[in-house]
Parts: sequence; structure tokens; C-alpha cells
Amino acid sequence: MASLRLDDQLCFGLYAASRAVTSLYRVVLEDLDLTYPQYLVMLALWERDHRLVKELGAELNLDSGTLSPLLKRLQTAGLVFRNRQADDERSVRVSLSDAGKALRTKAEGIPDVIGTAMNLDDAGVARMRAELDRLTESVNAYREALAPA
Amino acid sequence: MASLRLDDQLCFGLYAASRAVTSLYRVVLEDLDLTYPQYLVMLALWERDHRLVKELGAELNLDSGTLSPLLKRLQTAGLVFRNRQADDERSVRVSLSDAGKALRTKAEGIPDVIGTAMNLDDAGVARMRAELDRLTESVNAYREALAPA
DNA sequence: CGCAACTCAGTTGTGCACAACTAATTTGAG
DNA sequence: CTCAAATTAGTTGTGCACAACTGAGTTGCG
Repeated sequence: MASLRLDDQLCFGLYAASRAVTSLYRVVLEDLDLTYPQYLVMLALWERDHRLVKELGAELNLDSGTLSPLLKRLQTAGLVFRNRQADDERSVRVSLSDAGKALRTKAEGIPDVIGTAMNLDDAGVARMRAELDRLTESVNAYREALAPA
Repeated sequence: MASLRLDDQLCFGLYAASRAVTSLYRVVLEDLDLTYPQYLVMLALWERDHRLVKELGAELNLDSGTLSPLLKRLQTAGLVFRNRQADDERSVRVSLSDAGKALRTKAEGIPDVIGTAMNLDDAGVARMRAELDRLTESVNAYREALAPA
């Protein structure tokens, strides 16, 4: 039987944990002049370059209202450029500049720093990640049913 | 050995889960005309009324830069009022209005809805909550050491 | 073909999160 | 007692998250 007590609620724990992690990233990413969402976009591009805005949005679950200004800032910072597709003028392809590619080296140590801070072994990380993914999917499915897109 | 792959990272799972939950709350809270952070403040006040802004900040880990405008909106909505303390003119005490107290009834069913959406039994919730709290504390301690307040 | 429905990126407006700052007040060391 | 340091709430500015919308471009049905 769930209550209205703040302490009982998983959602608050999630909210607090997410903000704590973001705030650690803020410190760690200061050196790269990136925010955490910008870092996520760079991660996606380091994994696979030359992506459409739509593809980035699908991977990160972000819409153009968030991505467009963010990408514009990354472009201003000289890390990416954007080109309208010739074959479909609606689409925009995002590519890493040399500076954007080079930044990867500076980012190489970050996952270990975060891992250390979390104080979890690989198995713990994998298990928690799996639980969170399951939670996300379950919650999204429920919301979808409540308020169809 | 941590990598820069998006899929491996616990932090992204956390970020995605937190946003999924918030987005479910958006639907559920529509009826109460509250945002999720506003709901958290109301939860805190339903538990204990007549709190100082400082106390709310400590419980929710939010500073006055976030709380002041949020509380102003709750006041405009007629749910709370704010009074400077007589014995310490720096402090402001936040109290529920009758409408604010009454809103609790409408909120009563929310935790169960969220619980259902998460599809976790009580034990699962408790375990996950404990893990998240441990993670938050560990990460905050690390950040504190890296960048002392 | 013609055009209505859809797709994609971008814009606008609201609210949160947070750093950096201000202003008013209180506290406490000397 | 005095005044410098600390405390408290609020303000300002930046960036994210997201709903609602716009406008350009594409698709496909009749």
C-alpha cells in the first residue's frame, strides 16, 4: 500500500540520484566545456558519426525542441557541423568536426571516474542498468496507454 | 573497464528512467495542475506543514534559486502562503492554504498509479530505493571531495 | 497529375536546475 | 558594543525538457 510519504517513494530516489549524477558530470565535464546532455550527444556521435537529428532524437529520447538549440550550441563551439540532406531537404545530418573528434581523447577517462564515484562493480552496474531499463520501459508503456501520443 | 559506449552507461539509464517517470507524473498531475517538483513540495508540506524555505530546500535538495519562483507559483495558484518569520526576518515560513490541504485528497491515489506503472512489488521498490539512495550518497560524497562546496 | 496527409527541423513559451550574485538580517569574535 | 562574517531568501542568466506550433519538403492516394 503506497503512501504519500516522500521517503517511501521510488520516484524521489530516482530524481535525487539523477540530479546527483548530473551534478558530478558538471564537475567532470567542466574541463571539456560540455553540459551533460551535450556530452550524451557527443557520445552518440563518437559511436557513429554523421547522424540525422531524427536518429539522435530516437537514441536519446529527445525531440527537436531540445536538440535543435543544443546542436546549435555544439556547432558554435566548433564541435559539429550540420548539413541539410540533398536527397531529403527536410533532414539535417550532424557530423563531428576535427575538434569534435579530438575531444574524444579528453573524454576517455570519464566513464572510469563516474564508475569509481558510483562505487559499484561491473556486475552491480549491469544489474542496476537492467532494472532501470525495465522500469523505463514499463513506465513508458503505462503512460502510452494512459495518454496515447 | 568502462567504455564510452552509451549503452554501457548506468548514468544514461538513470537519466532515461528519471525522465520517463517525470513524464508519467506529467500526465497524472495534469488533473491537480501541478508539475512534478511542485508535487514534491506539496508532499513535503502534507507531511509537515509550516516549513521554512530552508527546510524544504534541505529535504528536496533544492536551492532558493529553484524554490523561490516555484513557491511563488504555488502561492499564485492559491495552494500555499508565505510569511516572513517575526523572530528572524531572514526566514520565510511556507504554510498550506485550505485549498492546498484539500488537494491532498485528490493526490491520494497517485502513489498507487505510479506503483502500478512501475510494475514492481513492495520489496522491489524498497530494494531499488535503497540502491538509489546508496548511489546518490556515494556520488555526492565523491563530488564533494572533487569540488568542495 | 494534384493535393491532402505526413515528416522533419526549428521556434516559442513555460518551468525546472543551478551558478553567481544581491539585499536584508543575524551572529559572534574581539 | 561593533562590525565583519555568516545566513536566508530572492534575482539574474544559462541551458535543458517539453508542449504546441510553424514552415518547408515529401509521399501517396484518387
